[in-house]
Amino acid sequence: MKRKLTLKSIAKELGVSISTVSKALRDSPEISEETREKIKAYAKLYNYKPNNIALSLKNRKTNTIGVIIPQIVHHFFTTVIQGIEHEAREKNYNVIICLSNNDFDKEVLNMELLANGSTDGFILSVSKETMLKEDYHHLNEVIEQGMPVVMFDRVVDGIQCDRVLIDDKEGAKKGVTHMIRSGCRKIGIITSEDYVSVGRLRTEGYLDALDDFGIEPDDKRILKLDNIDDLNDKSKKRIEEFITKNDLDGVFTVNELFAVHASRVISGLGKKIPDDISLVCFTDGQLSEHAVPSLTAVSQHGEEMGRKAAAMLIDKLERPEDEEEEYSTAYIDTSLVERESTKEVIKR
Amino acid sequence: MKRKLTLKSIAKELGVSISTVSKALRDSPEISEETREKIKAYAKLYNYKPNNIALSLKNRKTNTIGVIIPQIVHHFFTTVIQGIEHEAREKNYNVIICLSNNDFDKEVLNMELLANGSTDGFILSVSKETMLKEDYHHLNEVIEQGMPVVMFDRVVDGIQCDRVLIDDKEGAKKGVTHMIRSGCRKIGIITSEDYVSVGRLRTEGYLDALDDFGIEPDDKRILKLDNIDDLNDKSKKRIEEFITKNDLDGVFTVNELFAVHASRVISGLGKKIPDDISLVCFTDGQLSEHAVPSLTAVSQHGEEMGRKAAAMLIDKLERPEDEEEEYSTAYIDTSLVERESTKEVIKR
DNA sequence: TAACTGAACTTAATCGATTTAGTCGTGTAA
DNA sequence: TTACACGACTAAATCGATTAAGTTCAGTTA
Repeated sequence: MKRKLTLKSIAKELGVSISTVSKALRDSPEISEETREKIKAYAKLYNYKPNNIALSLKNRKTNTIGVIIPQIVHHFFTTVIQGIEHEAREKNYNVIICLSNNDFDKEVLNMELLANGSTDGFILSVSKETMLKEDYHHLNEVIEQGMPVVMFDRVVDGIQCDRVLIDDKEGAKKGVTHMIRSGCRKIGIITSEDYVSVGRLRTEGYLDALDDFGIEPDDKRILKLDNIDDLNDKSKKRIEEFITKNDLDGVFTVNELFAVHASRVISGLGKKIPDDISLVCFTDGQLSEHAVPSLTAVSQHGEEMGRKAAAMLIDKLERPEDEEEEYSTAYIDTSLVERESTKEVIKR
Repeated sequence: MKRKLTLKSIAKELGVSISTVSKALRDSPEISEETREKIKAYAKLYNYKPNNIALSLKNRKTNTIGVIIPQIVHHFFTTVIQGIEHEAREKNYNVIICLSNNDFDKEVLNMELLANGSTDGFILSVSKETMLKEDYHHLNEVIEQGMPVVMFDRVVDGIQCDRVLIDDKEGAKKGVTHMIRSGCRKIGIITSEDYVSVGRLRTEGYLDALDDFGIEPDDKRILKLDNIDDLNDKSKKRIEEFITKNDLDGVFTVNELFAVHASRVISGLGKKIPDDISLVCFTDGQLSEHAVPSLTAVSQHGEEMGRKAAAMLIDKLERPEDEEEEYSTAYIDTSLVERESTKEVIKR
């Protein structure tokens, strides 16, 4: 087993002091040309790389971003991470990803862990449990210690940090408006309970779209499920009931899973998509693209969101200390990806 | 901004030496009961947490596992990560995830980066480019430095490390055998070129199953695409051609995407799944579960794979230095998840 | 020739923790 | 009274790097 080179071992080998080696490698003019060349040649030959841990300790800077997300088995988060990765890599930062599994305690634990020297700042999407508990002491703590935080997607108010949000309301409005323009009038929505911010906002967008066209909203056409992240049996049942008992010509859902199940139920009733019922969902992922029929979807541009979040964090990290703190919220635009589950817009 | 507590600041505040504080917090009998209590109370009150970076430097141990994967936007890798995370968390290790994006240079860069003190060992699935290049110097280098490596899923030979593999051959055989038992005789396979090990092995399993039942293999019924990770237009075309021009009563694919597209093509030809053509794919993910018809799939148990990989790595990390090095390969069993795309097995 | 300059190094402090090797005063035994 | 043991600490080395503050010696200048 070959032991890693250190400044010390190089110094010993070449008969100079540690600081001479350090300075030579950093091209200090204090060191003579001759010595510098000799040391650099040796370092190169044996592939010397400084120890990151020692550098972090010395510089009190890790050049690492901590990302905390509720779950990774979720296409949207995955694309966000990809965006964070790309931006970070370009700006010479590393990324550490931790999963909270939608568990409050784990979120706190992960943050504490990473906050003890492992990262310079955080990008996070709070877990469902945290939103329910409304306990944000862990966020406030790291912020007080001077670590900047950027929240994305699932954000909460009253925290001193930057935010990156999907324009959920506008996105939902786009999707529903498209259905209305293509002739739908009796549109239902499958959404989540209001405490999940994205669910609430998308519901608002839905209502906005109806309002724009003078369509009266109807509570019976709004289904609020309590789990937005997966599709359990209870949710399946409620979707079946919702679609079977309502007289609808369009359904908007806040995620792909709800849409895929709705699609199945609709087909099972012998109805045609989009001729009898149109279907639009939020989140453009694998399922929307490959389902049969493929689903018209509101694309969230997760990658862009990740890039933006990382850019905002790095910006804060590299801002001179004396500069005034200012927090902003960035919105990432959505776009509608038209596929087989909706009809053409009626032109006048 | 509240500055983080350090041993030094506590020592100063309480008028004792740094080492007294350290010892008191670690319950050393060298320190009097009285002093110990006082220090611990203070530390607790102000929520002292030791700095991980300093600990890592001192202990030459980071308690962190580096995970390098080709891409994260892939359900299988995602489940593996989840498994790694769970196992690591239980054994008090952290996980750093880096993406290689199937790019050789990035894989090398990431490894070098993490190897410089950030992690104690690696879990990785090599990128496609690395397999093509057959250049494994970066792996050998970290191994020589004494960092254990565990490879999973996409492994290469001739490296001193543990491996965790899906039993790809057996899995494919299971899937194809199921089709044969349900009455199929003219079974095609959509797979990858042989340099991707998983593609090659799954093709072997397919051939094995045919052989078991005395069915003559036919090269025309084997389609080898060059990209196994996504479904591009060229692949789509070739799948369409393959299914249209062949007379098949069953199709086995090495991933979900190929299957979903095959399903679409089959339906487009007016044929019924599974009555006219059965469909089975490798990898049990979101698409198999939610497609219409839902797909019978060979489940890879990614989470279990991740757990096993992490367990093997941690085992190596915690093994006493003098113990002899031994490398082993673990196989994770697959299981067949029967859904709507296959017929019942014919009982005799 | 004494004082000064500057090139080329080395020493030592520092980051935050752990740990081995002292130190110091008190109490006990010879 | 002296030596020794022991309890309760402190000092200092260490991990691997950086860097401000010396040091050393040859060469220049008044």
